[in-house]
Amino acid sequence: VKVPQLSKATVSRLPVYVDCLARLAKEGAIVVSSQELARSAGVSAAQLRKDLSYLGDFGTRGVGYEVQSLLWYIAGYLGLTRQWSVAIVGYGQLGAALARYQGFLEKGFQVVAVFDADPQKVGTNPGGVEAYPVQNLREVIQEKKVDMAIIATPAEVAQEVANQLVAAGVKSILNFAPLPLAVPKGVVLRSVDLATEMQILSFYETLRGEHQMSSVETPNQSD
Amino acid sequence: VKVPQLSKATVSRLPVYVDCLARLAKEGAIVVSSQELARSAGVSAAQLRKDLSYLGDFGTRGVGYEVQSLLWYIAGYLGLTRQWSVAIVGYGQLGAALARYQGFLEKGFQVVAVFDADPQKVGTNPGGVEAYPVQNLREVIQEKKVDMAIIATPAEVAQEVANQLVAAGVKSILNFAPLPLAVPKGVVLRSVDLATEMQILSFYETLRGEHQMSSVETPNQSD
DNA sequence: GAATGTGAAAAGCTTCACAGCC
DNA sequence: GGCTGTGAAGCTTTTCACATTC
Repeated sequence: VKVPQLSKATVSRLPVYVDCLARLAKEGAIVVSSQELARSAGVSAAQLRKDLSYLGDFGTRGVGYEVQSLLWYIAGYLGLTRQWSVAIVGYGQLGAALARYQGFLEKGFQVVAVFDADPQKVGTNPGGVEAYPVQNLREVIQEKKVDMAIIATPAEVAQEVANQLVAAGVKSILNFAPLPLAVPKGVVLRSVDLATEMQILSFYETLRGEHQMSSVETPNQSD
Repeated sequence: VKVPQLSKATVSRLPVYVDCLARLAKEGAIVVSSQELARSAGVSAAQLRKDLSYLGDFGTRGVGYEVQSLLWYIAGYLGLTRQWSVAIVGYGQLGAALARYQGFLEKGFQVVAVFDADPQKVGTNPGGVEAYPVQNLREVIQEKKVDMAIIATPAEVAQEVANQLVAAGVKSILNFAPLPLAVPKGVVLRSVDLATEMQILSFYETLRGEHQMSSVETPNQSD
């Protein structure tokens, strides 16, 4: 495998392409044009071709891309051909919903442990996953060979949890707590702040109300 | 109010600043430097100053920014001084968790209706919100004056739900269904794909395993 | 003819570095 | 002395347009 130095922007789109290709494959498509795949992924055809070109030459001019082989190549490239073990810290509403989320398992992410500070929630087994006291975080994570962690705790304790995860050797973290977290270099952190998303919508909605639409293109995503 | 044509990137950071300022205010801070505020928001000081400069001149050279007034200004600018009415479509695990999420209410987003296709889930009142059959979507949305909607349905029906929301007059949508949705111009759509986030982590984790770290900076967010 | 792959141009965004002000 | 506000520089990302291949 080459080392094609992908941009962050490209990396963030590859999973979308994989999903779209998987849907196309399920519908029985054999080949797909950049035009068509791009449309289903919500990007421009040029964007898609450029992204794919960083990975290699997959298409056939005049024809398009072979769905199955492109799917497998990108999936392999993203590391989706193996199973990943995931731990969730914080077993509240959100943590519980994430623990049972089918979408994770379908894509190869298995939730192998859930942690909570509340002794009441420990051991209970509603979705088939065992819940542990957060005091045992390090040992359970190492014992279960956890690859990635999800933080779904209240904001107040999220940074401390992140520190402990890093200390336990976790290098990939997805954060749902509504505040920016700091992690050492080498640890990859991604954050999803639900209220922030709503507040961004609020901004554009407010703009609309003030009839200043002429001066602002309402965007479709892209931070 | 001016019409300062904010970039998408800036808009996506303003809610973070608001949160950080709110925390600082609660801790009793009167003024804050760009240095300090930037650190707590996880951006560079230059970035922060540039972002704020688009909104006006708020700082005092040699001193910093007055916490309260900056907080109010940005919050007002984002439309966070009013209450917004939100509907959630899809009352499964995730929809239920979102319906009860305290973070929304604290930031002024009140969930006034939940919809589901399953008659079993209709009418039940576990979190204080009434659940309606999705057939009544349009009338309930108009009656309750819903400003924004959240899609938390399975992927298969998400596009159809989006279409109905748009038809009912909703112009701001947050999508959790794991596929790209299309909406007409003028409607603002933001999407959070949980599995995609994990797959991006998977990529960087895989890279790490292949010892190609030298060639790739592990990023901290930013798509 | 049809669709990819890709340099080059354009747009968007972040960082720099320093003048200006308290 | 300290910190903001901001042009200019630098970097990233997207779009364009077309040569190339089937």
